[in-house]
Amino acid sequence: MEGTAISGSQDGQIASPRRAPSQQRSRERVERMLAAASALIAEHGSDAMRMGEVAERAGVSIGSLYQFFPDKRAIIWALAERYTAESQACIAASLAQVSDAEGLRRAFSELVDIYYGRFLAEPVMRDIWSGTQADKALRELELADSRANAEFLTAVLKRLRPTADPAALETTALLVWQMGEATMRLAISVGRKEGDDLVAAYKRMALRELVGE
Amino acid sequence: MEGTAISGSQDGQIASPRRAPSQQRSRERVERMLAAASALIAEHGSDAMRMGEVAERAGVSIGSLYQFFPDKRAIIWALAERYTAESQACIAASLAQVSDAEGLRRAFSELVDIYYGRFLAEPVMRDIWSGTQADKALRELELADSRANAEFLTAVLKRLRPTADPAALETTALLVWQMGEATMRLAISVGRKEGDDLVAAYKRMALRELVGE
DNA sequence: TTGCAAATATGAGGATTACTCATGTTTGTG
DNA sequence: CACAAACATGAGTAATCCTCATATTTGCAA
Repeated sequence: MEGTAISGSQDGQIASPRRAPSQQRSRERVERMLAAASALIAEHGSDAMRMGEVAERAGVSIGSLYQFFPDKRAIIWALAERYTAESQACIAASLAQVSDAEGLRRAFSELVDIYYGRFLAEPVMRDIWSGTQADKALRELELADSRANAEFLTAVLKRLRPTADPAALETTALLVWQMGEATMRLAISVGRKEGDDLVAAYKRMALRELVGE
Repeated sequence: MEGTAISGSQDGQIASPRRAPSQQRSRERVERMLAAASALIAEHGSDAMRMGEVAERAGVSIGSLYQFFPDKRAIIWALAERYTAESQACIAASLAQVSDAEGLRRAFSELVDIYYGRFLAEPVMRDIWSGTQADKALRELELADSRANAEFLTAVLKRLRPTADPAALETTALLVWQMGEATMRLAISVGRKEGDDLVAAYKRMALRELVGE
């Protein structure tokens, strides 16, 4: 991933390709750009984020910004990509060691709590995943992320229920995962108490599906 | 609703208010504007819809367009509002007569099929609800719609399970509904076959939650 | 019928903002 | 040290949402 040009354009149309930073100096500048974007999104949302502001806050010119990111979406995409990579590592680690139903129960419950906590605490993640659906590249990233996470879950299910139809397990895992994300989005857009109730209800439903009664 | 000025702005900031069409002539023109917008969204998506094109295709000036819609979002919002009103009427009618578990099973299953069919067949609805999350007014409309639909479901559940905790039933209904929409969105963004499988799996899960084993 | 206020219609132009590109500077390397 | 490739710059371009001053039409009271 390091050294790869930043893409993330939509419509299948590849935006004019951009250089990947190869020197120490430019790598640091790219970091500053991402940090600036992140801060601005946290303050006013990605929609209100202005490219000029990102450049200014990062202490670079607007031209430098576009040297490494083909367009505005690509910056947001790059931030999203980091979040998913982080999450996936955490999820994989958490599910890898599960070997029985009770273990899955505990690991899953904990994962949901962590995810919910991040959604509540991280305004940038929240903003990006909220706007996800409007952007094709982000939608694809999210789908890929869901599939990857569901894959971890599928692996566990196959271990626990070796006789079940593998395709059905995959469908279940993907669905459970996607529903989790939908629940989170709903939960953070209603009051805190109702949100907590919804997440708790989701946990019950999902676990019933994953480990049975 | 008729005679109400078209709003639908976001950020809590009310965009400059617009006149509601009061004469026959202008009501027809507003219809043409909405039809034009709908056609353009069907062709290239709401993001690519240009206000100038809407006006041109409706055979009105750009100024007339803005006479009745405070901004671009308001047009999309107005279309979305029509869809939700239609759907709600259909859903309410379908669930109103349910009186036993088997009836719920049949009605719910049919509703899911209808919804899924509409998602697959209506590009405008699909586009608008895809982009929903990016726009606060639309997000609120969708939440209100979900709540209204969940309310119909809650009413049924209360009838079927009079001893259960009403608050829990409400949470369940809202969650089931929201998960349905999430499933639809996922289903239409993957291949047709996988989409069908996901919807079928959702139906099973939801019914298990709604009417038990 | 006529006079008039309110409603409706118009489109050139203001304002914003994502993005380009010609030009200049820095860095690593033979 | 020369030189190519990487990097940096910001004034300017293009696209598009939306405004507003002005003109026309409609409904209605006198």
